[in-house]
Amino acid sequence: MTHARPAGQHTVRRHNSALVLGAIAESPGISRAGVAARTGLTKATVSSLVDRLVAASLLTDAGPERRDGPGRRGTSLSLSPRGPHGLGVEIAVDYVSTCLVDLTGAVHHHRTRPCDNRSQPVGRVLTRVAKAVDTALGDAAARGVDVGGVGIAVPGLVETSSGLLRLAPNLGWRDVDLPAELRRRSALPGDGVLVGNEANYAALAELWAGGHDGLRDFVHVSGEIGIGAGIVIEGALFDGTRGFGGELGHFAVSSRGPRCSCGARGCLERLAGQEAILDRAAAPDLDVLVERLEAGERTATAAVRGAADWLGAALSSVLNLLDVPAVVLGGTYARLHPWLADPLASHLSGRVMGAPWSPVSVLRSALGTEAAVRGAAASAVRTIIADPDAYIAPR
Amino acid sequence: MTHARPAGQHTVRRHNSALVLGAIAESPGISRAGVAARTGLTKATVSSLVDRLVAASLLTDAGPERRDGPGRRGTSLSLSPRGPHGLGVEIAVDYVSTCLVDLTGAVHHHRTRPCDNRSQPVGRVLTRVAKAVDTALGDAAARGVDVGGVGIAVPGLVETSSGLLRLAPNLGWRDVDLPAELRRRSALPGDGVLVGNEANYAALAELWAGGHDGLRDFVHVSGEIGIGAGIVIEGALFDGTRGFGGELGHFAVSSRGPRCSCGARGCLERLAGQEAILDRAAAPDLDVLVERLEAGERTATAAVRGAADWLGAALSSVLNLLDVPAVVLGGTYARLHPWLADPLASHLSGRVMGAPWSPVSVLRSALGTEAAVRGAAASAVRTIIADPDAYIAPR
DNA sequence: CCGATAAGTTCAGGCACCAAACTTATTTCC
DNA sequence: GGAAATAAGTTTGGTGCCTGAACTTATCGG
Repeated sequence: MTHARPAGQHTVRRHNSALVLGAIAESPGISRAGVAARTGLTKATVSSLVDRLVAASLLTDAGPERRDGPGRRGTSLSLSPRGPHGLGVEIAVDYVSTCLVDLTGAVHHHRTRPCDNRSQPVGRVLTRVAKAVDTALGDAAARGVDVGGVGIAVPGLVETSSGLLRLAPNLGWRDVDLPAELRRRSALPGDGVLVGNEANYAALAELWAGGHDGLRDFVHVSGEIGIGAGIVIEGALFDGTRGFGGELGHFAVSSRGPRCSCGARGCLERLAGQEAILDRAAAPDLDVLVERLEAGERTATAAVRGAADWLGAALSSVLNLLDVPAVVLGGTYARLHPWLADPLASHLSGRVMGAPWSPVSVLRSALGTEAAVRGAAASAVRTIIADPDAYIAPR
Repeated sequence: MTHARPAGQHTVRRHNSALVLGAIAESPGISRAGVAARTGLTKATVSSLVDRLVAASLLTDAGPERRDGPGRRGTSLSLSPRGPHGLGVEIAVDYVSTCLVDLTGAVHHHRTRPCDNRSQPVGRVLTRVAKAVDTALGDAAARGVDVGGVGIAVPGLVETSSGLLRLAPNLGWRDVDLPAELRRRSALPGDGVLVGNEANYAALAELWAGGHDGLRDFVHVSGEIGIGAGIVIEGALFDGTRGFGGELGHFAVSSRGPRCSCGARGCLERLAGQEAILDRAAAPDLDVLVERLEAGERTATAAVRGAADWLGAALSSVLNLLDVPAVVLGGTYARLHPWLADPLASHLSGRVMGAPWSPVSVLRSALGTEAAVRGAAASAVRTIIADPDAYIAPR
């Protein structure tokens, strides 16, 4: 009820266009008649809507359907791979990456440029990002496809209302208007540019491409330098009032413990973050740690088990609060999944109130470090699928 | 996109009816022209929709508007106090209460029946509840008003999808279908019966009647025997996937601490619940504790400050996760607000990442123990306001 | 008492959906 | 090989709801 808009016939068309496109996205190759049956619209209406979507090159009318039995064959409908693409951009601490995704979710042009963004002034980093954006846009142009939207993933707090990057502690940035800055330095479009937190985008990538068959409610935990959480509920990202949600790293999990950069003590990040685990296992890096875990070394397994306990304490609280039935481990934790999952799961099933009705599952992220860029690109594309008229109308 | 329905003209009318009714609910006494300006609909459309809503006795066409300057006066529109009412029922551990609320939110017939529901078999309690329901329905009938919806508040986990009360630990109940059981024993209507958690309903009551001027995002913490939280975001209740959300009592706030009934250690409930505070202050009950606090006694203030620290640890985590800018203290904590608020606020402002952009406020619940029933009744009424056509159409 | 201003109503027009009849394509069976 | 059966997709007429503009009603200022 924030400020709802009045509805008219155009609203109906808009809603139904999205409904039709969504049905086709969920079951590619479906016929007009199939869409009508699935959506509850009449065949006449579906035909009219599909024509519009085909004209806007969001759909393609591939050949006839294969089916047994009598009757005319329908024409298979699918999202058009020649329709608008989504561009994903990730500004991480030690790299900049871009990727281009079509409506079906297929990835073209994925490219990562390692570089140290921490030690550079903001302007210099933005110039580098702008160059990456222009390269990707050039690629799309060469391919002859339209870029219908852009998603930018950053490791920091992004205010949903303004799109401003409010704070990126690990980059040392504050109050940066990324779309404006990049428009000044590149051919970034003025419309359809999204900015979001990398952990949130990674969670969305997991939702759309993770292959955890139909899982629509989970908490995605990505442990890198910090610990971020992306909360997905009923297939939608939950990011709080201003978009600052999901800050799991500073969960107060103990009253003591080392002092954190945020000023407090007992933050999860300090107790179960990558650095803490490596320290306690006395391992120089993750690869060595994994080797030692595979060899079954005592100190290594104990360190991971300790982290599992702290993580379990934090996540049990999260699950009790949000009533979410699954945890997906990403980032560093994805690699540690074989050793983390069982102790974590047993910790959670003991402490989560809803567990008796549906046990908590602890899954492993299927995507690697690409998750965030891909989520950003896919978000841009999903925006079009969720409201095709917004894309069609201005043209 | 769970399974969206197709839209047609009726959808448009439905949406706009809600829009008009909502505008009038937000600013009672507004004229048709005013509604048109606020909603963006034309005067013609507003007139037509208002006529329908008046015919359904959801709106009243009170006398002319008062205003300076030239021009015809509009007719004041308000929610009709003779329209459908909402019935609230609360089944607590030591009482059953009912209340009747009209569309404007005014409370008629509030009644509380003390009784010990813990020591009685389910059937006996339900019979008592049924009697209370029938009395309230009789009251509504005597008044000549329609009961358009019923909300039932219970201290337990309610599954949103089925409406089943899955578990009420303090009542010792499990898997009870309250609407069905009560329909068997009373004149409870078959349609429009909601079941929900008392903490969630209390939070909603606070949202609608709490008078925290326009506050639409907060966590309502009600400390009684357990500790429950109601999360309100953008004016809507957030209760997780299955409706089990908001379980704050078993937040893992320490790795040690006394063993809890849930089997774990370090649950917030055991460390900062009413019982824990009284124990540490060596006070026999809440009244005595408050007296001692007012007298400034050391043990009493220390006990409350200790609870504030534990609460702060849990709530800072919640606020980081959900990005909500305010905490409302209800139940026991409302009485302790003068002593809890400051330490809690300073704790939170230190640990919440978003605090620099909008300081966290710690408010006191304006409603007493009535909050839950009133929230339940108001929910029933709000359901009608949010979708008047669903109420009008079947008639 | 008239002109200006604003609220509320009436009515033709358009748009999107629906139902039903119709056309087209394919299989099945004689 | 041809007719009946079945199913996909299109065409057409009808209905509901919103809009814009003209119109009626009510009130104030001079």
